[in-house]
Amino acid sequence: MDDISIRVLALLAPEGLDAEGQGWQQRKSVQTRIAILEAAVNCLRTHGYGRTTTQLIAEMAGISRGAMLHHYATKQDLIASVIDYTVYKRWEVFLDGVRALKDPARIYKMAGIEISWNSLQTPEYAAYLELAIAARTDPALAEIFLPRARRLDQTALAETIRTFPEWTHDLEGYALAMDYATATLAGLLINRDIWPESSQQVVREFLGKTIAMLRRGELNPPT
Amino acid sequence: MDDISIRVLALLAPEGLDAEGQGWQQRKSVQTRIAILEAAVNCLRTHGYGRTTTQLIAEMAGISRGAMLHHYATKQDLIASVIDYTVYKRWEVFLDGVRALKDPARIYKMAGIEISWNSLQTPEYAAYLELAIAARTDPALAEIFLPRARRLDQTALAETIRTFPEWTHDLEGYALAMDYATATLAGLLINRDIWPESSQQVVREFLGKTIAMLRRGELNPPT
DNA sequence: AATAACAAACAAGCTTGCCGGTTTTTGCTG
DNA sequence: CAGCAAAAACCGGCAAGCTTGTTTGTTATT
Repeated sequence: MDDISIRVLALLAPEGLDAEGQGWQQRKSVQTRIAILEAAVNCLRTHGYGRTTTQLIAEMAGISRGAMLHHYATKQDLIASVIDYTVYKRWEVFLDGVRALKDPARIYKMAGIEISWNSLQTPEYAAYLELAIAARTDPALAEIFLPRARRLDQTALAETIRTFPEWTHDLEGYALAMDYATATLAGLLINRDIWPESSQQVVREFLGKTIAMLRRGELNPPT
Repeated sequence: MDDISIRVLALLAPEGLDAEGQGWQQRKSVQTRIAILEAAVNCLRTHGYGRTTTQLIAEMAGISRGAMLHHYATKQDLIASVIDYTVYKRWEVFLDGVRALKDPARIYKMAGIEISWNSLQTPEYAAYLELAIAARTDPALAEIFLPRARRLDQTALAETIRTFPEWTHDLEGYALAMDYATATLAGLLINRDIWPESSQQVVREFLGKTIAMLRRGELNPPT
């Protein structure tokens, strides 16, 4: 992995999940926590936030509920960790996708959109989306979600731009492209079961064209 | 209201909510049902689907829970009516907005997007969005939501195009423009608390330019 | 008198947080 | 290096609070 990707991921990395040079018990603990987080992610994406219970997470993680509450004393503690974990995973997938494209002209054509689309189709982003949506109407969740989400969003934006040399000197344009693509793709994710797949594909292709034109500066028509 | 709007709304109109030429008891019943539906909408948009309880709806409607269950025997019955009601209200706002623009050149500039944006900012659409999202992970809700949503979405698309003469002979283009705008704006609605308002506005303006270019056929660049 | 609208109370099922108890690992000490 | 106490990981059960659907009862309309 290149230096930039490492730095970005280091800034986004969740705490308490690195077991380097620790004893066996510590490693076991980290292993269990990751199992819990994975279970929470799967629970969120398949059952939604409202139906995600501590009982279900514990079952999917393969441990007792009492054991889980030892690692995460309250549901809020667990959710807070899930937020960091999902954001980290999303950008890991994104940077992996970018890195896989050696061609400097990678952002032309649909490349950028496909990578974004892939990073938004992960189980982790599905879980993040459930939390983001639930936070809009759940004050208790919003209290722990919004500060983290805003900070992580800003960090990811400021750092991932480094992997796109062609955007480096146009932060505003990059932010617009990112927000625009993320918003449209998130909208597609919400309507995935309502709209025909063919329609969704057309929207994605059109979005790709739009972003490509935006990058080439061809989209400032007469207002 | 013009003939086209009337016809579209007639196709989308919910059942059991017209008290024309009925007795007093019937009118009272419809009045109460509407109060319940409004309460459900407010409950959904402020507390989300997961925390929307029959108790809370009844309180917000100003009646007892027992009285509410007389009109809607089960929660599913109520939600089914809420779906029809919210879709109807959304397109009513949309068509009102279109009708208010006498200028034939109304779809130029930002007009179309602003109307869509307004129709998506209503409390009713917020409630609809909550249901759409919850249906993705709640099989019981999906069973009553998806068939209705798909049918209503198709109906609305096929009918609202009549109000845009310039689109009449390009259903595919109109469908793309609608889906594209709806997806992007829905994505904005989800991230409204995470992204700065300024960023959201930039995205909306850019979306307006994109749709306008799409309509003028200026957006088929080299792939 | 029959029906509709409305109200209140009840039982069953979940979910959360907390508590006591058990097993395994760690680290200190003689 | 053997032994032992402390700590960590883990398990099962409990009470309190909600939510849903049902049931029984009261008032008003047809």
